Amino acid sequence: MSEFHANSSDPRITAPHIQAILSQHGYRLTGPRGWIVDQALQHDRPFTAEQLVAELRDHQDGRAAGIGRATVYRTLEILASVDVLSRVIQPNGSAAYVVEAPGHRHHLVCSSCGTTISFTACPVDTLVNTLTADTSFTIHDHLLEVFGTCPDCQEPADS
Amino acid sequence: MSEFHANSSDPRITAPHIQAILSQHGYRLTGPRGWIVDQALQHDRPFTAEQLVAELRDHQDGRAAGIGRATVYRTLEILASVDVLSRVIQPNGSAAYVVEAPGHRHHLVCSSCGTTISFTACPVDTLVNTLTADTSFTIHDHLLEVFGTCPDCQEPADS
DNA sequence: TCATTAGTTGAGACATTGTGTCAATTATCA
DNA sequence: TGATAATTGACACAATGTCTCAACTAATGA
Repeated sequence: MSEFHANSSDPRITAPHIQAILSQHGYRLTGPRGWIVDQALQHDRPFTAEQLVAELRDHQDGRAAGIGRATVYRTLEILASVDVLSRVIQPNGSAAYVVEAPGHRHHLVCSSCGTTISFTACPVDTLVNTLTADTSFTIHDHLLEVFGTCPDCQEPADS
Repeated sequence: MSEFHANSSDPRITAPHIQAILSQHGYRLTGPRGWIVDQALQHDRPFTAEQLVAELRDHQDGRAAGIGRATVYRTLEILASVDVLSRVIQPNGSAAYVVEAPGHRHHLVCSSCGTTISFTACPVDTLVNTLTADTSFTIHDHLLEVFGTCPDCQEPADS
């Protein structure tokens, strides 16, 4: 399989690109959105909305420091809806976001340090076909996250 | 595949059986736990903790009506830990519980009416092996829920 | 450039879903 | 029956969002 990749090695999407995507979707280009996008791009790993709120509150640019919580939540939701961010369910059940190339992805998340590896292989496709045939459900979506411990967080192999 | 089954057609587990399981695990058999188990058994579909709290508050048995929220949350957690209940993630991300036979299960949930079909087929097993080999993660767990619309909630096929 | 207008924002109240504490209660066991 | 430790209910608190609304502002066309 070649569809594994650590987020940190992604060819990163740029702020102007994201702004263009927002514009294409009919969203206005505002200061707050720009700062939120910039801040989101600083992250290689999943970040939560509250985390971003805190970071922005301490932002060197005083204007960015005044961003409201609701705006951050709303903007992250928009960014996820236009496929710039991807929502990741954390082991504790709460939501986080990661910046990554668009498309259908799932994540392998380290429960210890949060390192995330995304993969496009979706073993659910076959299952969905079977479920559709067997249950007559119309299947819209699915949620798949895999949790584990990354090599760095594992106990040293031996002495 | 023969491991599909609607919860409503399960040979249901009984309250005494559940009490025995709790006892085997070293939990005391108390009034509140009995009422919570009874109320949980009323459900064929996933129910939330708050839903159960509300139902118990309106319980004909005045004593049951006095159960505290925390007790309900705690007891549901215990019941899930001894495999009497299974925790299901809803499309909105919140948790619900279903009564069902123990074992590793996933769920197909109707986003419209909440009907749940559980299945034991787990397409993630193979993926886990691949991920383990490719990433050196130690994989502990995974989350898989499938969402769709059940036949009853779909638009009538034609006129 | 300027006025219009609809999308956006920040503040803060509110909602949901839990968790933590603690004194009072109670099931269990000797 | 007593002793003891688990359990309970009440309530405070926390995390994570959502909603409303007046003020603001980006985008548009004149």
